[in-house]
Amino acid sequence: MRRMTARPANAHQARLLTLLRDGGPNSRAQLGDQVDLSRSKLAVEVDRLLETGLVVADGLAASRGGRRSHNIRLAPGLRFLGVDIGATSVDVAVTNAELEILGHLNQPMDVREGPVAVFEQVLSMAAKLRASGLAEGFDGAGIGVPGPVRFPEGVPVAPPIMPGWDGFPVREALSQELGCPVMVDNDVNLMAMGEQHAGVARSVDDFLCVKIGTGIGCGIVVGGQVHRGATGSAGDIGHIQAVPDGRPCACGNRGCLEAHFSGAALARDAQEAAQQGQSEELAGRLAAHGTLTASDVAAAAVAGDATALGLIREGGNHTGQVIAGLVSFFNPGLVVIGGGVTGLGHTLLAAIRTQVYRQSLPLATGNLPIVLGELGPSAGVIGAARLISDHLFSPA
Amino acid sequence: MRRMTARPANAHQARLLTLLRDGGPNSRAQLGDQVDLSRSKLAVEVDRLLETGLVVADGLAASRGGRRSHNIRLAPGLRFLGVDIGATSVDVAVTNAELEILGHLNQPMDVREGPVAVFEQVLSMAAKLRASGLAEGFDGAGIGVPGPVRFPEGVPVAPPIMPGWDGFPVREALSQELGCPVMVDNDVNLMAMGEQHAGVARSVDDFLCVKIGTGIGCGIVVGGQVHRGATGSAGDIGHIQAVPDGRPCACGNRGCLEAHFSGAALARDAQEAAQQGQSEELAGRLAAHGTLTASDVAAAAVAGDATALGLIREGGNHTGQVIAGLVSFFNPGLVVIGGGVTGLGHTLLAAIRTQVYRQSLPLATGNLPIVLGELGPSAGVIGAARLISDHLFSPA
DNA sequence: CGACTTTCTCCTTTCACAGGACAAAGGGCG
DNA sequence: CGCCCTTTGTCCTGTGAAAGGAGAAAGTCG
Repeated sequence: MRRMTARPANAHQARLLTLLRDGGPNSRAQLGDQVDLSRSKLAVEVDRLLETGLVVADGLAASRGGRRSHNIRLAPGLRFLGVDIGATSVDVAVTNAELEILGHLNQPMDVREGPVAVFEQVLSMAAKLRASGLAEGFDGAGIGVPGPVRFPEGVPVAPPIMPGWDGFPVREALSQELGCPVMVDNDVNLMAMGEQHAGVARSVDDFLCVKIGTGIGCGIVVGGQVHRGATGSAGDIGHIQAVPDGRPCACGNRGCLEAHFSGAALARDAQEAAQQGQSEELAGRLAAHGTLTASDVAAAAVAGDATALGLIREGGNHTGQVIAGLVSFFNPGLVVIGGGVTGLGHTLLAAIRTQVYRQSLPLATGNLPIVLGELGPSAGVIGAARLISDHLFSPA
Repeated sequence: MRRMTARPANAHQARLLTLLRDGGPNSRAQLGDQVDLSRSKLAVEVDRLLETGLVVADGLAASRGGRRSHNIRLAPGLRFLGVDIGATSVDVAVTNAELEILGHLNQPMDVREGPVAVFEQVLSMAAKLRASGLAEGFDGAGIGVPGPVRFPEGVPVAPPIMPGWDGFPVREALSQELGCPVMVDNDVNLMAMGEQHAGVARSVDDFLCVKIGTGIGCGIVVGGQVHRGATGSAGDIGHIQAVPDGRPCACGNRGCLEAHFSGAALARDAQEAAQQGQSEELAGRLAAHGTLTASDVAAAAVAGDATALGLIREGGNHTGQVIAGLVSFFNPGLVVIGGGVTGLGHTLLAAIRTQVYRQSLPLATGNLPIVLGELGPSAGVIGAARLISDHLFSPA
């Protein structure tokens, strides 16, 4: 079955599709209010979109005191696939054209097993979603990987935690398998786009989105657009020095932020503390699970464990210190904290806030909200769907 | 005398003006090659520009084997004023429409004397330039101030080193005095624009421009545009922590980069070293001048003084460490080092490069030039002229 | 049932633009 | 010197984009 064969023919059509995506069904009159075109021209463009099948007119809206309007909406059968590959798990979701999640799967996975194995898993998850009746096929897919990406080609480059992925043609391969257009980006950038589209960063044009998972990264949005940098490695803040002559890091340096705080570092520190008898709470969890993760630390912190709280606070201090520097440099309008460790919640947030508000200048922090992301694990897949829809809803 | 009464009426005219500004005189045919318009449409727009007087046709070019072409150029009488207010001196220059400097004055000044006194000085310098026959009047002026600016209004906000300037309507006041449009920006941003227009950053779209003068700042260019941040304080890297629990800074924190390295810090450190008898070279200069400046340290370094070299190297290390973090975060395609301390030259540059190449990941540094600015004190005034010409050469 | 609103369609006019024909102005060559 | 070629610039016409008004369609309210 061939799907979404058409693309918007001009900027007006692209704008209309975007409005319908972000604002849901609209009458022609409502669209006209937002688009600065005459009614006649608007009608022409809407008609052309109707002809292509990208949008449909279904039903009449209730009258608002005059003639009833036709509901114009994006084709209800459009389906996007959002894939968010993390270091230790993968999220796959199906959305409609409005980027609402219709179905979402999460499975553990090890990205180090390489692209072939991971692809197999992703494809089987996508097949499962399709089999459940949520989609007959996909009109496009967005995929995020935990490393730098040469964006135009959709190819990972020199990814530190993904041996075997370097140069693998993710975009081309996935496009072949799924039979639809695919866009690839860094997972952190997708999280930022997700929070921008449907989360705390709605209508914010300049913000930072710090993702603390197995590693640490930062999505940078400038003027509403993701900044990817000269080689696609922008936002790679995990290897900024947080502690002079600090702990050795896998990258060869010492004192990198990631060596002192991240999901992996936190688990390791907690395990050490448990083994050294510093915390009964953590020791109990270690005995129960055999190994500790960031979630165990989060649970221990909720239970009031002082050691867990101390680890979180210390990590937050280091993170906050780095973020303080970024805030001085970039002067964002908002800082979003997200990723796997959002479970650490307000202990972490408080530590970060303290450092940033203390170290950055008042002009930069005066009106600066520092908040947790509100989409959780959905941010990445929504961002992925957003990525491909931005691509498909732009003039061919 | 009324000047430059017209503005481009549409985007085509704006594009043409910009091409003529950056590429010098051109024939209609040459313009057509760069502008993706039909010859007929191009001729219409050029004719309209000729009518407004913004451009003139003077003389015929030599034949290239066919009919001779008319030289189209920007009106030769157009004059822009570029003003660069530093902490301790002020630069004022006149440029033609192609942003070539026709005359340039530099005078010592203390920005802390407040806007009224500084304005008086700037206006008298502008008058002197005008009196020398370089300009009959100004069609626009750009001005840079050493602190954050609310860009749309052209008003400094909370400038740390400029007491008395907070909220002073620089744009409006100067526009009134000069009788022409004025744009205001941070001095560091103007330096970045200058190097982008006529210096080392030509044709680079994403780069950082670190200005080390009395203080330290960083111009951020994203996609060819200066990034000013949510409150106009983007690039304010002088108060990023470079040394944990380091020296106290005027901002109230400890270990700020600016407290450890900047023109002011360097002079202070050199003076201390001289007084403690660590360097005969510096002590001699101190005795001769009564006080030391960064230039003295530069001269001592050139003379081979180990203490001076050590100070520069140490400062470069701190600066390089901060820049390394910014490089990881922002992934620029180029880093430009400029400002008053460029006299420190390659000793400084080497220290910075060492830190950046050592601390940032290979993907970000692999293809990253770190170079000195090539315009020196002209960068700021050229950037100022560029700022106002960008404004005037955009559709009204 | 008539007055008024809101939504949508159709028609005419205006404008932007491309592209070809053509004029102007030169060079090179026999 | 005449002829043909190239380059540059101008003019004209056709086409499509777009605005804006008239009016039809479909409703509400008194």
